[in-house]
Amino acid sequence: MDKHTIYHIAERVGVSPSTVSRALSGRGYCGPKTKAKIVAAAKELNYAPDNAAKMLKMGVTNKILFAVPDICNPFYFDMINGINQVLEAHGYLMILFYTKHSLKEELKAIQNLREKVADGMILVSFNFSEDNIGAINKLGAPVVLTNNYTSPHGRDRFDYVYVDTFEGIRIATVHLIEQGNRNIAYVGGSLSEQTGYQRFCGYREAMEEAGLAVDDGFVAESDYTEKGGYAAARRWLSGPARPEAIVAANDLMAIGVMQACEEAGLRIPQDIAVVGMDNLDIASRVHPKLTSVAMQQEEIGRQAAQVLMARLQGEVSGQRAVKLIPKLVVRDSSRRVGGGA
Amino acid sequence: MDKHTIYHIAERVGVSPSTVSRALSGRGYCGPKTKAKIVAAAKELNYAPDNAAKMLKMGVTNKILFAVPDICNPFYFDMINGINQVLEAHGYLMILFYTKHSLKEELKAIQNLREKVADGMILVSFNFSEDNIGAINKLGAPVVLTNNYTSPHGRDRFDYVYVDTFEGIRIATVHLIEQGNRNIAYVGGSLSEQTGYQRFCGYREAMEEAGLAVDDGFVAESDYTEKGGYAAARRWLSGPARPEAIVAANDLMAIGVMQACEEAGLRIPQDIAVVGMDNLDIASRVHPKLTSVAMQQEEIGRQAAQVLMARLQGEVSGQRAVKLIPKLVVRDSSRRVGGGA
DNA sequence: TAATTTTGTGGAATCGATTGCATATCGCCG
DNA sequence: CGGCGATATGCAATCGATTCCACAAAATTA
Repeated sequence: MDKHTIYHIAERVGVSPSTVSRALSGRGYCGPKTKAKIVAAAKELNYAPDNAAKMLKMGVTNKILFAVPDICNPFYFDMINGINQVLEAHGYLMILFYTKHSLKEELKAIQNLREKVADGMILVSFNFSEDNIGAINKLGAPVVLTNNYTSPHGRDRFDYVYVDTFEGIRIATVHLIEQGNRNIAYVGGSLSEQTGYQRFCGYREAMEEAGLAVDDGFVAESDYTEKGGYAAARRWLSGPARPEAIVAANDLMAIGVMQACEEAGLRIPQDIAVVGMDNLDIASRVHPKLTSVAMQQEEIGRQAAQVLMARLQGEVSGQRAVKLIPKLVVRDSSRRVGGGA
Repeated sequence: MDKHTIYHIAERVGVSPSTVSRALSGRGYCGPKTKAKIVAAAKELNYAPDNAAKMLKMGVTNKILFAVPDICNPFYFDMINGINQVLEAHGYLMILFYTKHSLKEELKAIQNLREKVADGMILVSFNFSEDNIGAINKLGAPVVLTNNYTSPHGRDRFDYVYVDTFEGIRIATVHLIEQGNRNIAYVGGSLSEQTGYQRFCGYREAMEEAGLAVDDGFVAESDYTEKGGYAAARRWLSGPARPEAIVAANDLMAIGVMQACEEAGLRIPQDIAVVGMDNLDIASRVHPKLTSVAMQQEEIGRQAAQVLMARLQGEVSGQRAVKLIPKLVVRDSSRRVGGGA
């Protein structure tokens, strides 16, 4: 309603705009009585400093961009939460940017940084190429990835905070093996995406270490959705030999897998065991409760934000990489009942 | 890396900054050959316009604030999605602001608008008072509420898009009554909050219309969390007379209620029926599947954003109120099995 | 060819807050 | 009572893009 500037206040109090600025921003000298009058006038006029002007002059936005592939995935909400905790403590705002798993959208996010819409970015991406990595490296603003990535040439200008997904899938698979399963299928994301490939490798490593063969027919490239998991499992269950257990690279797919099993009349875990990854809320709510791997999403968010804040305050020099260890949460979907002994 | 302005481009091409601005922004005259040279130079210098400068001069941020009480609640994911669809089409960015159900935080969000951090706001709030409503009404920027609220004095300066929660709880209760239940308990939010009260009224209306008494002992004020629902149900189930059915004002509480029932050894819906509201993903995943009321979250988000965009383009004059009708989704938790006839 | 329009470009002010430098006022000491 | 340092304040430039106005050059018409 009232659009007042420091000039209006200055005029009203009878001082110069510079003095008003010093009084209100707290920077620089200002006599106590003058300051009191200025503060009073500001309150009276209902003054609010113009963000754009401040940004322009100071060269800082106090905002960060959080670029995420998929808003619908509950996985990211814990991350948002973690990020937000840190940002709040530092007086930063979060701009939420939805990249839809598309490189083009990621480049748009980067472009926003170039235009100084935000001071830095936390990026969740699944596919790295010279296109996005190159653009990030050319950026003046700091970027934190939530993946483990080192470009071929090294010398990257971003930090990363990530959970070891390789390890996550590995321990999930080892768990199934320890439960006595041998024919274990794996449904993951695209193998041509880095993270998709890493997860698969976790599965393969666990299998090979146990001396089990990886059957190509039991490896599905899917899309991290419930539907995708469902489709993959259906194919296996209707085939000649069905697996004893299925590792899904995330919980949503695991739930799809469980549904397919149920429809096929298979009991979990008696007839077939299932594990997922991410440990979403729903993992403990589905029936039977789903064994999953906790990815510490909130912690990732927190640490990523912390690294970013440190970087913005110039406290970091080299590249910083933080690796978090995932934790297996065993529930009903994978426990061999009455077995062993 | 490269911090170039229109002045650098101007110098390089040998024209004035004004011409560069015209060429790149597309506004105003600019000769085709000059324009080509300018565009080429801009590309060469890797030029990106400074957002802050643009904001300052144009008086527009191309951002909107989405203030939400609770990031963890899956309910809002879909709203974010809906909002985002519209914003994207209009070239706007979303700043996500987490109010933690606190008035103080809401006022902070409003303060951000006063400082022109964003052009407008979509606000999800549970409690309205002169403090927040007054501040909103004093605002120059448009605000859309996702609740039905009219202040006592009328003449409000905001729009609202909402789902009729009264109606939602009413049809849920009517459904339980139609299934033959008479002793129906209700667990909702605080009755001193507007939306909490409205929901309760929906329950009361349905009961009274059916000639059923509302027993104060069967009405619980809780907090929309799973824990809260659990606690309320436990009290009832351990009491002398237990209800035949329970209406929960949202799905999270309903899930808590179901858990309490299960622990008490009651079968759902044979021994006790449960309905929730919001129709979250998990409603169809819990066991038994939860009857719920679909609140069209995504549609709320979309419409709210649309109203806001229209308002920002000056296309709206009076106050605009959009009311969406909720829909009952009947699942296993409330179906009387083998009854009636 | 002179007169008149059209088209293209430069000059300079502007948005609102910040800040280095210069200046003014005061207190205090010798 | 002159002068020195400390404290307070004003001046004016600055951040980078936009845009009104004026003017010049080119195209049109008489």
